[in-house]
Amino acid sequence: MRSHYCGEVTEDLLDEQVELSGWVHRRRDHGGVIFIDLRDREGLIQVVFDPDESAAFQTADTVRSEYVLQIRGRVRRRPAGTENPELKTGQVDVYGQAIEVLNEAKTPPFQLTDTDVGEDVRLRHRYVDLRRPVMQQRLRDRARVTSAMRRFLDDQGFIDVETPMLTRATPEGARDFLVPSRLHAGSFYALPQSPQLFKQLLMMSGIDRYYQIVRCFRDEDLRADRQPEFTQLDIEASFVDEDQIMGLMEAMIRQLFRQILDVELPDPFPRMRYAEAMDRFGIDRPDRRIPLELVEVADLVTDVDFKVFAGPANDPKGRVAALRVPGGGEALSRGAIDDYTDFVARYGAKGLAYIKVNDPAQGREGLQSPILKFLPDAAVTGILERTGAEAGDIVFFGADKASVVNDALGALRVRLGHDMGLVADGWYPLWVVEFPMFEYDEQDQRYYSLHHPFTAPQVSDAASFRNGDPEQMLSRAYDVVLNGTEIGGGSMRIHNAAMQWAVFEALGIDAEQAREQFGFLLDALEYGAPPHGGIAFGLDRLVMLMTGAQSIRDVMAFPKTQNGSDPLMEAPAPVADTALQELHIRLRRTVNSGSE
RNA sequence: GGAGCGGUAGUUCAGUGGUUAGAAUGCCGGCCUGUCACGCCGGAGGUCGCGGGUUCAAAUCCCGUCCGCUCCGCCA
Repeated sequence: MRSHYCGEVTEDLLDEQVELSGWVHRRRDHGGVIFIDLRDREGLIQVVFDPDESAAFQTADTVRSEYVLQIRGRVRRRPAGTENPELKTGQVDVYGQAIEVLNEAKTPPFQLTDTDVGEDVRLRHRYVDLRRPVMQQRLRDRARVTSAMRRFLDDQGFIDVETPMLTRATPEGARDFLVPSRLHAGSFYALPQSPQLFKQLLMMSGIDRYYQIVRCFRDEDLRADRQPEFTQLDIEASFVDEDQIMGLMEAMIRQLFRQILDVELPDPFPRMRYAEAMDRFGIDRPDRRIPLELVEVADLVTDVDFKVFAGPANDPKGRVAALRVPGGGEALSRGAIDDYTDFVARYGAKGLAYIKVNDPAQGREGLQSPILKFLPDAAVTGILERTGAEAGDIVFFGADKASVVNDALGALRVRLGHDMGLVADGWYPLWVVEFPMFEYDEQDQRYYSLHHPFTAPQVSDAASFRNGDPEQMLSRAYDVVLNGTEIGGGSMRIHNAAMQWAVFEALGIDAEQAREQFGFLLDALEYGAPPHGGIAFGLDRLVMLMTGAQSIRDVMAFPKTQNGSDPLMEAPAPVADTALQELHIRLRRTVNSGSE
């Protein structure tokens, strides 16, 4: 049926007979001669039909876009002057001698060469969308990435072990997807949010080095980089410490970039403490392509009459920070500043104070700002000195609870970086380390794990853990950040039952709950659990970055829309009453399915 | 749960109260022997997302609703 891929027909095959199969990419009918660009996954080749080959010519006259053809012909050098340097196969064409229509095709819902087709249309006809070379390339790059990962990990002695998809709901963390049990009336499986506990159990099972490229499920609202089902590269190892894991993992990422993109990443990856990341960038996944940084100025405004600044400056949970934007005083209009004010409001900021710096040498006269009149000279000069403001700059301020300032200015920093064209080219990987163990939830009046409840604290014995201040306690967790996207995260785990009990206690999980929900883990920890730790990478996000895609939907073959539905399969869908009965389920309300 | 943007021809879009709703591209027909975004001529193609309201008159204004995208919350 086929002797070569279309995209492989080059001068090497001159004068040879070839058989090709593929789709009609374009047809150009000149009356006396018909050109068909035949496309398969490897590329395009031009096939020429001439009236001398009467039967083939007549068939070629009837074919249309996306018809599936098999053709036979001879590879010829193109006449001088008609070569197409745009095509890999552009030095030759195929003189078509026979053509068979393997299948006709309706006119496609969109042109494959269009680049800005609506995503709903693309998803509904995904099988057409995926024929586009850019989508083919992304899927192939993804396959190369997973293949390279497997090669690396296999070489390092990691063992690929599958873990269950039907498992148990977990109380902490994301909302679970539930699967009703037919055999256990009223009970439910949950799809795994990640194989976290299974991989720890595998360490206790003596597997020593585990990995899995595994689907994970979280029933939360979607984003450009979040899907209800997504893929992790999940890894765990025993008898190692965090430096060994980080060292091995960054070696893997370096090899990946070398092999797939021919890019050399730094060795080692830089590391930054969580606290420093928050101070300087307002976020735990700083994008180091952007040179702007937050600067703390609370100590300069503790005594000013301006309550907007003085309040947070004197509040232990408050923060007053400045963000200097070089050239921003000249570049940003009043309207642009208003837009940024609206932008930071999304993160809870009540306003966006600023000082335009026209000429710092002139003191107050050289400045322009609605808040200038509230600030004494000492504060103003202190701010200008500390931020290093120069003529033409603008300095923005955030003053509020630290979390609001960090969210707002952290996001503004990224936004301004893009708007002002300050984003550097290239790849900036970064380890973020020394995360807090816990964060306090005001609403629930309790602590939650920043990572997860199995993360080891930096203190090594349960007694000193219990004596510690949960606010100050640090964990042995680490995240990998690439260009402002968290691509992976992990930690050393608790491998000692007493410590695990103590952490549950700190989280307000009482003994009965702990037994009921995590009894198996607590037991396993008492049967000889080795020290262990690991990491999980978000494969979709990593491939998105590596391929330059704007959303992880573009690196998944069949993604869901923002409301979690699949326009192609039309999932989710109602099921028959009999199916519900078998599952011991009655709907609370008759739901209008719209499918009747 | 909330905010913003969008929904008009197959597709991408224009059309801010008043003629028969347009353009590009695609599609169909005709012509064309070297094009490759082929060209030229002609043609077909519309539930202006859906429902209600205001008005002499609604794609256009108002209310509701559905769908898509981006973001906040959420996502250990």
